[in-house]
Amino acid sequence: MPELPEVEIVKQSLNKKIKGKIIQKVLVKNRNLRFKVPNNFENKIIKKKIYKIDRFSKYIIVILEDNSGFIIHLGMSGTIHLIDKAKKNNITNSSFYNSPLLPRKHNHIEIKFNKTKLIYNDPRRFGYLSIFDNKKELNKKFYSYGPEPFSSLFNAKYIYNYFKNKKKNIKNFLLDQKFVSGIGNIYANEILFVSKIIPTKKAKNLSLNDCKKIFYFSKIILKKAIEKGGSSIRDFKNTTGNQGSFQKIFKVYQRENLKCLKSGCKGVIKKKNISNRSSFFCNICQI
DNA sequence: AAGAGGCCCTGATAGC
DNA sequence: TGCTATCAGGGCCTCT
Repeated sequence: MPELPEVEIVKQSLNKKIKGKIIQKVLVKNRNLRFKVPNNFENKIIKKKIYKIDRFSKYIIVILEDNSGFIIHLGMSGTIHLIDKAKKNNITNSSFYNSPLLPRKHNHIEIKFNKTKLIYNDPRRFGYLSIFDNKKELNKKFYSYGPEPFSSLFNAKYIYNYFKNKKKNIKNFLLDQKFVSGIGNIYANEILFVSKIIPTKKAKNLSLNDCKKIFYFSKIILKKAIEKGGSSIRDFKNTTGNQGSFQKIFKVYQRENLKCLKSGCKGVIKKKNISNRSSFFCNICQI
């Protein structure tokens, strides 16, 4: 599921629901994720109070009151579910991948608060959890990551300079977290469409004006996606609660063979595999 | 050093 | 109904 906008929505929802609460019980049902859940995870966080939930890139950062905490990456299929016991198992959906009905399989972690239970579910186990002891350790974790699109460091000059002599195509760079943090396959496609740049264009061949468009539209697209509550694809007929709606305004993603939505353009959306990821683009107006 | 490709995993869906 | 193949929103690791 999760690119920056979806993770941001989960973060906001967690801040509303569990900020200030004390962790009463921790149950790890299955430690096997991309990396093993650390053995001391339970002991590290038990009885501590949630100070706040932050986000960097596609990572959820749970900060406890002593500045220790843990990081959750949702991978491709990770979801977080909150159950409010006071409302008799009424489930708040903090996910976009599943229906709000609580999944039975692949519940890896349960964290219990006084009246609320948090469940981390991840069928494909591409997500993971790691712990940190203090701010310094946390910062170290993200040291090698590129700036987020919203950061002032991410500007046309940065992009243009970065791309000098780079032979890789622009699509791969948008997915490269060392270049820019938080963009995934859906939004890379959408950003390139509105920027009118074809995904296969070599980075070094981008003009300064191209770079300005990348800079500008990355912010626009991600901001809009956050406003829409993220994108919910696959199995969203049964969902309620925090359902995203950006998928309703996809211009290219999953629109293979459909008409280009740029007014006046007679193009058709094509699908092409680039580095094992699906790319969607208009065959006429993206050059 | 940069870039290409394999791989980690389960589940949904399409086609036979 | 049941097989097989293909494809998923990510990113780490290895090889050239």
